[in-house]
Amino acid sequence: MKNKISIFWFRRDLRFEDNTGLFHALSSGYKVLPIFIFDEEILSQLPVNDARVSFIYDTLFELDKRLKKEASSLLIKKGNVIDIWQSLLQKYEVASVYFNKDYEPYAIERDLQVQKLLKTKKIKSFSYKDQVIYEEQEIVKKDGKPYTVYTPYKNEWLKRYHLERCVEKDIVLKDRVLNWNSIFPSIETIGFETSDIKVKLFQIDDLHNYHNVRDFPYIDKTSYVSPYLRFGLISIRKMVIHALQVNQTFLNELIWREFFMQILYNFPRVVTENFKTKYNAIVWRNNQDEFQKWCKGETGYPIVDAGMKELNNTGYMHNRVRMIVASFLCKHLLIDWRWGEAYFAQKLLDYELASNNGNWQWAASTGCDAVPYFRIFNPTTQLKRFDSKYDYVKKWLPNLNELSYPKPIVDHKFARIRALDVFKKV
DNA sequence: TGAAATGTTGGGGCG
DNA sequence: ACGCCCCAACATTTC
Repeated sequence: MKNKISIFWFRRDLRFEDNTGLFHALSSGYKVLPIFIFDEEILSQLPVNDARVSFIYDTLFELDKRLKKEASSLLIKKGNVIDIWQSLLQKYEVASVYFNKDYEPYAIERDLQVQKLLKTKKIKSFSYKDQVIYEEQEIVKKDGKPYTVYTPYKNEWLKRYHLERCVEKDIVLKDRVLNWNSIFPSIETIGFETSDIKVKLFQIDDLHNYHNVRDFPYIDKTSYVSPYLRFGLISIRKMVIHALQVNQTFLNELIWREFFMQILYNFPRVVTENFKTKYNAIVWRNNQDEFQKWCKGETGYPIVDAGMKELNNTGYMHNRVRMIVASFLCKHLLIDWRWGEAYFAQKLLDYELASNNGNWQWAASTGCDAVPYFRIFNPTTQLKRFDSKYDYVKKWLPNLNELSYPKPIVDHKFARIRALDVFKKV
């Protein structure tokens, strides 16, 4: 007779501290088997040296190390998620399954399939809100519909938060994880190799001046917290408590994250479509050659080129520069925001569907609460204003001082008028 | 979480 | 002293 266990399924919540689903699993009364599944569907779309897979791998290794102190370990699988669950249920006598919710359309569908399978085997499954403070339709307008404008959403979010306060949950592993041992797989067995591009350590102890420094890419005061939030190494509840104490502007950025998550949840069509359907009529130029130049950072506009070089070399790009390169692609080159979104999705260490999509549609003026179409960034003015001493651009463009720096691939004044024309027409 | 075009004002040079 | 022009600085409107 096998002993009954509970399973906790780690996904994008790679931590022991303040983890809602894990907390409940450990309170289930059964020993808990912690698992992680490398989803073949997702992995198959990534290059073998993907930096995020490396980051996840390293993080799992650390989690496993911690579990080994409790005479336990992390079960790691790779393959089709449903197949893996089927084999798990054959091997173990499972009482209940716990995991934290994911709001992306693909994940919602995948999790539904898993829950269906568990139900046919009469196994209870429990899913929890963990990656946001307010999920799905917790924050809606008086008429019950989701907010599509940021500021009123933020006001309601803050009102709710101050009323409710979100508590953290203390995790106790001892004697509650399954007593077993496994060998941690090498990254090669997962089909990957270690990436040269690394996630930087986050810096959140010095954010009191965030609102004054955040717009200047040469000032290295970025929190670098986004990849940690993306994969759940840090709990959002902890981050919000910290932000409340330290800096309102930083908190606003965390609320933007939740704003776009609820937009994605309530309007999943934004994944492939303009939020504002009237812009479906836009005829993007979609010039392949110009797109390649943008990707490589060869547009002839230093601030655009430096941003793309930073992205290509490090997997990061400063937020101010993200807005500039996005505006340039959509407005100056008139290339479909989906092309830019897909490129960022490949390269960004903090890539997250909801935020990436929301911010690209913002820049392209096709999104909810987007920048008005006639607000077109001037890459020269932006450089003067936010990197007047050329510290940032010089870091990424060593040839900048030479007279041979390439000429802009498109004249600003010309491109601006062309974009206004195209957008005005629809 | 713009930028350019257009309008207004006021000081200084100068006949 | 006065009107006129120029233009910078600022404000408003427009895209």
